[in-house]
Amino acid sequence: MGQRVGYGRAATMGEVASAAGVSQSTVSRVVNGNPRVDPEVRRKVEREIRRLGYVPNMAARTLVTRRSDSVGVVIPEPASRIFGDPFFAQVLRGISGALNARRQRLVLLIAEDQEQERWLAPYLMAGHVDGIIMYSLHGDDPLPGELRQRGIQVVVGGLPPRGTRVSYVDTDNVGGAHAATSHLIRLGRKVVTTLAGPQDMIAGVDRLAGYREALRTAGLPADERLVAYGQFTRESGMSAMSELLARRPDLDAVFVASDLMASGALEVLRSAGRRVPRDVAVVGFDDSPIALMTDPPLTSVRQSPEVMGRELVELLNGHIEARDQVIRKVVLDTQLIVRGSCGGKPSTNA
Amino acid sequence: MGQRVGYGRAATMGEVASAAGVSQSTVSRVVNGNPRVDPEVRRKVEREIRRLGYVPNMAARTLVTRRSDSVGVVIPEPASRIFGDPFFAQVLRGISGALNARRQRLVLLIAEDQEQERWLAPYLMAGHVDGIIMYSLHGDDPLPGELRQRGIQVVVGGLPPRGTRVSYVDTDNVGGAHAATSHLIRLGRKVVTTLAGPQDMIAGVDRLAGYREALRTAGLPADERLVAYGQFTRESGMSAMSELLARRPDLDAVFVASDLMASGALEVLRSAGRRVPRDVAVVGFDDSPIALMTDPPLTSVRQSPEVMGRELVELLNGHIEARDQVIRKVVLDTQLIVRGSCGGKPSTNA
DNA sequence: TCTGAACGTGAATGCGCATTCACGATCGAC
DNA sequence: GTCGATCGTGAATGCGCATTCACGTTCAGA
Repeated sequence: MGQRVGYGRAATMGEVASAAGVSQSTVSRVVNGNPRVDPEVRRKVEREIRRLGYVPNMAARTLVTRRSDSVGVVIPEPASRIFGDPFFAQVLRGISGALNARRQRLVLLIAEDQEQERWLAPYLMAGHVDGIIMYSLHGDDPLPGELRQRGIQVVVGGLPPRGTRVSYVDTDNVGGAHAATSHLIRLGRKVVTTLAGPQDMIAGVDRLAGYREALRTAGLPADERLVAYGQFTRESGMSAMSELLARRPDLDAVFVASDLMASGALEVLRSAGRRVPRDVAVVGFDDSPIALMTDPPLTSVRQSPEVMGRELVELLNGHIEARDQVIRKVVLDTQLIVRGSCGGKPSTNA
Repeated sequence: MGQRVGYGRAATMGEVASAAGVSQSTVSRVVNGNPRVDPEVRRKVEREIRRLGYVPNMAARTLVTRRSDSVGVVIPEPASRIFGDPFFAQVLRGISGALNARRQRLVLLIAEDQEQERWLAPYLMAGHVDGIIMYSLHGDDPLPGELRQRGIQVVVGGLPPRGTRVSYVDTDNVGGAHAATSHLIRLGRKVVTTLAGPQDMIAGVDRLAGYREALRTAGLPADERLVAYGQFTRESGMSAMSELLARRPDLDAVFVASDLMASGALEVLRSAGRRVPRDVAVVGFDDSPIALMTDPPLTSVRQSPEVMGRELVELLNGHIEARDQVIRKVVLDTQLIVRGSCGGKPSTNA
């Protein structure tokens, strides 16, 4: 390494320039890859840059270019939910990887309550970020719409609230739920119930819709008494399962809208003396790591959270660079991973 | 809301100033809470700020103050590990909450491999962040030391490599492992084994040390054949458990250095026909959510990841503000949460 | 009444950088 | 040999802000 150690100020372009005997403009050209620089001069400048350990000051650059090269990831959610659920973490991983590859920074914004979320809008206006990614939206969150109004580029993971003109990447929740439910029906189950997710989240609504559609397709009645509701959490899965067992003791299958809820449901079934899959077949959703840890291993609908993360970044950058207003919708397919909990034949990549 | 909609530039101080009929300096004083401003003038300026939707431009502010009001969270790790493990996510949650409270931004930096990690140093020099928090360090990672050399404030979650002069917050891994192992011994187990973590991570080393210390305290021989090693993952827990069963078929207790490994171990034990806790008592470490999902529920050593996150932020800000070079070490206590897997009497807050 | 301290304010400066403009040098075409 | 075009370079400018300095006013003390 070079001379620069200790607590000195970082070198500036001007310092590099005088060290190399050129003007600051030329250093700027070298740094930014402008081709109109004599190769000899370029080498000299590059040597001094290395020697002085020069690194462009991002604040100064942002000030003049009006680009921050960073994107905000906004997670408007009581954090308990987020962090109990590996799915969200994996999406984040996908986002992080894609941003790294493009040398963009990831600013993580967790709004733990509504009040904090209101702070976000002005905050995001400050030029901190070139655009933002939101996911795990609840109900009719107005934030994406507002931000877009203000000219901030936004993309959303999961379906945005109705009427919000915004690009998004979503899992095919309806299709996945349909596949899971149909599978249970094909296995000969007669009373196919569901533990649905929260109905203020589109993922919850869509998975329930897919379940109902499958029943309808099979010519089965979609009795509302076959449905109990939870909040995607383990605890809510337990109480919903108890409720359902009390209401329909004759149930022999249950499609659960998340693996976390399913893990709770399995425990309740066990306590109630029902054997899985013999007495009750269970299918989850997410194919999260916990699907492998339950007993028996959980049949589940696999999403691709990393792919979702990558797609979100691509989508956002498309908007930032093109500055076009064309809304894009990306829907990611799902895959039913069959394991022990449904009594079917396990798929190969379980 | 006010006039400002659409895609216009954000308002600047100068615009607010002329709208309010004062100088830009005065607006700056109002924005930054300088008391030497006439209350009447202050009100007028504040009204214009609201009306125009003015938000200070952070790049400009950073350029002159040399403070970015953001901190980097560096996670040097193949992300698979991070995101399988709820512990890391919870620390992140603690960090996020503490930063939010102080109106600081969180820049998340996940270095997925060594090469990416090398990029970090120059990157962090660019003035992006006022300081950084690292955790989940492997082996003798030189990064914290290097950054500190360069005058970047760093704090570390978990013990830093030997010889690195850096403040840190750590869980009392030795004490926790000691308590877990002692508990097993007190329950009358005779062949108390351990599945240790990776020995290039201090958490792995310390938990093994605590285990050995407990054996020694109890006057039991610390036979190396009672130890198998894993990587804190579920899969490595499975193979380590198999190895141990083959080597010491007479084992009747196992202290596992992480819950994730323990969940794998439980499955292997079940397949091998050993009943838990009757034949083999199991204790994990972390008290992560999966401890509740195993069958039987896992006795585990509880850490306080959120508290660790908060402490990390406090520690870092202390350094940033005081600019002192005094190293601080914060050690967080653990708590043994007794559940079904060890055959002891469950604790109340299990 | 005079002095000087405290107060409220505005003009000017510079943080580090990208960019524009101007300028001399080199080159090809005629 | 001249003229316009192209190329490589440097000086100057401004991004939006905090801060310093200077200036006029007010007020208390003598």
